[in-house]
Amino acid sequence: MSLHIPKLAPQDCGDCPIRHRAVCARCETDEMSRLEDMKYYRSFQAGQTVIWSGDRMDFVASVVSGIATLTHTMEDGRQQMVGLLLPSDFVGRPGRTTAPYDVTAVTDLVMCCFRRKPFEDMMSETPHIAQRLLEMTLDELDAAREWMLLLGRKTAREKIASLLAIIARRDAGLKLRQTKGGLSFDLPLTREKMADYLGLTLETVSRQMSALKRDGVIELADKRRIVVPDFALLSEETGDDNDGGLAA
Amino acid sequence: MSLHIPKLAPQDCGDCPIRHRAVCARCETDEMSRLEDMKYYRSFQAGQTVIWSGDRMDFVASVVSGIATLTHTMEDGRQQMVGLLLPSDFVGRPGRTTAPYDVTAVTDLVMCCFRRKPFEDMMSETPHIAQRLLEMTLDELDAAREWMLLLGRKTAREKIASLLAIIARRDAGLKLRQTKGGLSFDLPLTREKMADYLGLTLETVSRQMSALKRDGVIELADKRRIVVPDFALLSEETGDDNDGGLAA
DNA sequence: CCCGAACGATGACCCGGACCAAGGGGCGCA
DNA sequence: TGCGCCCCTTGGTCCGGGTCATCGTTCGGG
Repeated sequence: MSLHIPKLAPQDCGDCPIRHRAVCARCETDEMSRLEDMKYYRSFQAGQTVIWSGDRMDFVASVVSGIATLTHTMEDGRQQMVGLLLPSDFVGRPGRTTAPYDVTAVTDLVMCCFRRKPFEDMMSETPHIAQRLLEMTLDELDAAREWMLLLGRKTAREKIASLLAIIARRDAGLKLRQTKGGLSFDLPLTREKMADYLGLTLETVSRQMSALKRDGVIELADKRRIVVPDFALLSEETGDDNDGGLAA
Repeated sequence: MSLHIPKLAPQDCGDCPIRHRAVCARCETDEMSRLEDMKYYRSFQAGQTVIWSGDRMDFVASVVSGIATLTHTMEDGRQQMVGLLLPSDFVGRPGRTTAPYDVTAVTDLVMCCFRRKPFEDMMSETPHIAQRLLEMTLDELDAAREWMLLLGRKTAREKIASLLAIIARRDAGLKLRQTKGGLSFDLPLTREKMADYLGLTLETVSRQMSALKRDGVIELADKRRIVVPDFALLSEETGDDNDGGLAA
């Protein structure tokens, strides 16, 4: 696995890689300096737990770099991932003191944290944070609903294809490399995490990955490195109607 | 099915049954009168489609009375319900012009609609609507995530028990009747809608309902009228850890 | 250099729930 | 009064994916 060493946290919001996508995106300079005063950074290693479900949580945070997951665990051990947190995504809920899910770092992770109280005060005094947070929450709700369709109605093969398409589409334009007509990317999740995400077992994930490879939909360079020779082909396997416009 | 005749729409927000739970909950009197000027009511009969996925949507709305569903439909006909709209719930998204899901009236339905443009203008000018909408959206996101656990990891029996518990809990304190130690309520959904909700087929729903009845967890008075002799018993069947506090 | 842990692939078996099909009760309507 | 439609139930069969088990590979540490 390609571990990123957690970079030194930026001190200046002006240099922050998520400055215009995170919860602070709409803030003016005076608001930014107020945020800057209350923020602090925390780093986590891949695999580390950020918060346990039920724990007291007296901060909210943005993911600066790395990937984290929100997971719901049942008494008997069954797990379902209910959220995938990427850079700029927000963790925590104003007004809530207890974490409802486990938050786990999948890769090395840097978070920009704000103590809850001052953050809430600021939210009620200036509109820009609440506005941006509303937008982001509505986006997450849309994603959650898309995911519900996947969990409730898609076959194992469609689920895998959908996940690969989502990651490929997200990576497009960023770290994604055009490999002579096709495209390739690193899978940030283990087979087990993929299973948690998709409501499957890791054996089924493994089998379906093999099947997609056998059928020429994907190629596996390195277990974690996926090559998609023809994105349209992958899109057809997702079961979605849209042909998954990768276009800008 | 107990059809409610759609009541005459209230004209005065002061008398509105959802006044302090809907998106307008926090508005002051001056804001209310501004909303009152832009609002209009629409009624739908049970079974009627409110909006088709992909349609242009130039209003947002609150459910005043009745129940509606948000449904995602795949090309090949597979359906997954992704939201259940109860009185005070909000439909539509500021800034979005196209409906992403089918909205269908399950019972007779009254909605309080606002034309999108003036509503958006008001949202950016006064904070109370956005604040309340953020709260409501965060609640819906929580519900969606709970639902993801249900869809991804619960058995058919647990799914049914969970749905019944949710409805019972919601009805508690309202129309719910304490029937000598137990409690009873009307099921607002057909077996088919329940299946859509739970990611099952209607046959499986029917069978599991029969099984729960056979095992004494529920009693069926009228196909749609559920009697729960012991709520704790039902809660145990949901697979959730919390014992489903029905208490206030 | 070897050992153990983490991750992944694959095979064998079984079961929960989908699929297909038939039948029954309630209700509106001619 | 009888017909047809809607909603629901129940039976039978089959298969997708869960469960259990084995084995291979890679990697880090003593």
